[in-house]
Amino acid sequence: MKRLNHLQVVGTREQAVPPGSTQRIVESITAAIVERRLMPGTKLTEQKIADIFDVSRTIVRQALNQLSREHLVVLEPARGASVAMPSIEEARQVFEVRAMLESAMVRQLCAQITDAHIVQLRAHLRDEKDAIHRTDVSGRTRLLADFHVLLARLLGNEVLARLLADLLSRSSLISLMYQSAHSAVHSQDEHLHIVDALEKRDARTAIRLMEHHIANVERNLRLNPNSTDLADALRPL
Amino acid sequence: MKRLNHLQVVGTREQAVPPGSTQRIVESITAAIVERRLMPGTKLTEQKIADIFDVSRTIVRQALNQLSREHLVVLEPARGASVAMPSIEEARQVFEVRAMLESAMVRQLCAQITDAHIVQLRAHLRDEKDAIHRTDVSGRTRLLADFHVLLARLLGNEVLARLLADLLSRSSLISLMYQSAHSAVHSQDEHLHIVDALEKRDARTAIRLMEHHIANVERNLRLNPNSTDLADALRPL
DNA sequence: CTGAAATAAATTGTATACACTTTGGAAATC
DNA sequence: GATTTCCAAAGTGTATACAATTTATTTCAG
Repeated sequence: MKRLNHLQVVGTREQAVPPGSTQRIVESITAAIVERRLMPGTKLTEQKIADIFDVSRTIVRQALNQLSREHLVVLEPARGASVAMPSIEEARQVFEVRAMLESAMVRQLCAQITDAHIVQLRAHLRDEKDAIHRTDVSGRTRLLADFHVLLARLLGNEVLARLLADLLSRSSLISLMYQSAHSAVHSQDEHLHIVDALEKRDARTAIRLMEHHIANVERNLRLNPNSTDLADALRPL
Repeated sequence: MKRLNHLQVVGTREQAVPPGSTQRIVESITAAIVERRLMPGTKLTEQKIADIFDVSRTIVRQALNQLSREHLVVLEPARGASVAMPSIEEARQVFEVRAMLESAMVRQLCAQITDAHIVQLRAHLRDEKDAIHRTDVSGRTRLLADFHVLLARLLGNEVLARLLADLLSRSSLISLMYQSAHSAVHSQDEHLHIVDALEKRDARTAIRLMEHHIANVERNLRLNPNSTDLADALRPL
């Protein structure tokens, strides 16, 4: 597994987590997956990861357990961990749940959003645009996902925010697995229109735009079961 | 912590999980919490649990980690685990998310529910009624929660079902923590009316009933911040 | 040369050992 | 007598050891 060496590059984005070595590994691997340095299906051997981060397998196992509960890696009994390969059906279900949650979220938000919130959203849109212009791929991916989490935070619902964050990291994995053709520019533009609708407190439009946005992301996945699966299955040979 | 001894009674409901000793412990503790044998705030000492289940602390730690991700126990660094004490604010957020998810779920379901599904739901309602009549408290609690998960399953969305299952075990903890006054009979009756609306494919009514049902459960919590918190805080002294 | 069987290497699952932190209480001080 | 300091018991966090399983390699029969 030569590909695992990419993990060595991982420790770039440092966090304020001095004692939590487990959390550090979770975040490193998460970043590596979302930023496409670890491809779906890659085997994650405990000892190799332990060597890279200079900790014991105990810590690595904790991290892999947590990642499996976030559905980013799969744990097969006695066979170890590997980067998850979400099925097409699972992708469908994730986007369906997102549509349910996020349309309800936007509806609610129209009723209680403040001008200060709008300012926050505008600032976020600016960050997204900057990242896209700088062709900062990893930052771009993160910011486009954070937009949705930010909406949940503005509702003052941390439970919802956590839930959405999970669904969004799964969405990221799905997008890279099925090589989404949905451009970042397009997504960013859709975010902009959603904020416009929120600013006008136009619930009906905001909901429609959000549902279309999520449907667009899903529709642009290259999930042709015949060609894609076959190609993927043959490539390793 | 004499109360921990109640765990010895736990291993009643056996599952088909021969090699998964971790899962066995998770389910035992979950059942103990939901069935009110372990009260919120109870300290869960690793070694004591390990002795009870005759495994090493390694296994217990895995189980406690999983439970903390399900928000049934809280893990304080270097201080160990204890049964979670969800705050009133957290309760509000959980019910808000449930309302979002479940109203969308019921709407969708009206469009695609089959007669076979209705039969399944009627059978479940019968089970609920039976458990209530037999005053089977633990079975009753489980069945009333499973009703909501069953709806998700009928939608064919396992992702949604898992998410809801999590929210429902948190709801159970919240209900027992704030001593819900919402009777099981009342809940069961509301379930019945929801199924009636689903059978008629009356989306508007089904959604309204579901939202009322969830709101009722929340409204009937005894969450008077002054009296309840004080009483709880004083009882151990 | 192909394919099955046996063997060796690598990897995972669980238990145990040990260092460090917290907790409860005794001894000492004010 | 109340408060602080110190010490011992208990408990958690991480590393390591070892058994059990899987995976890779070699050997041998056909």
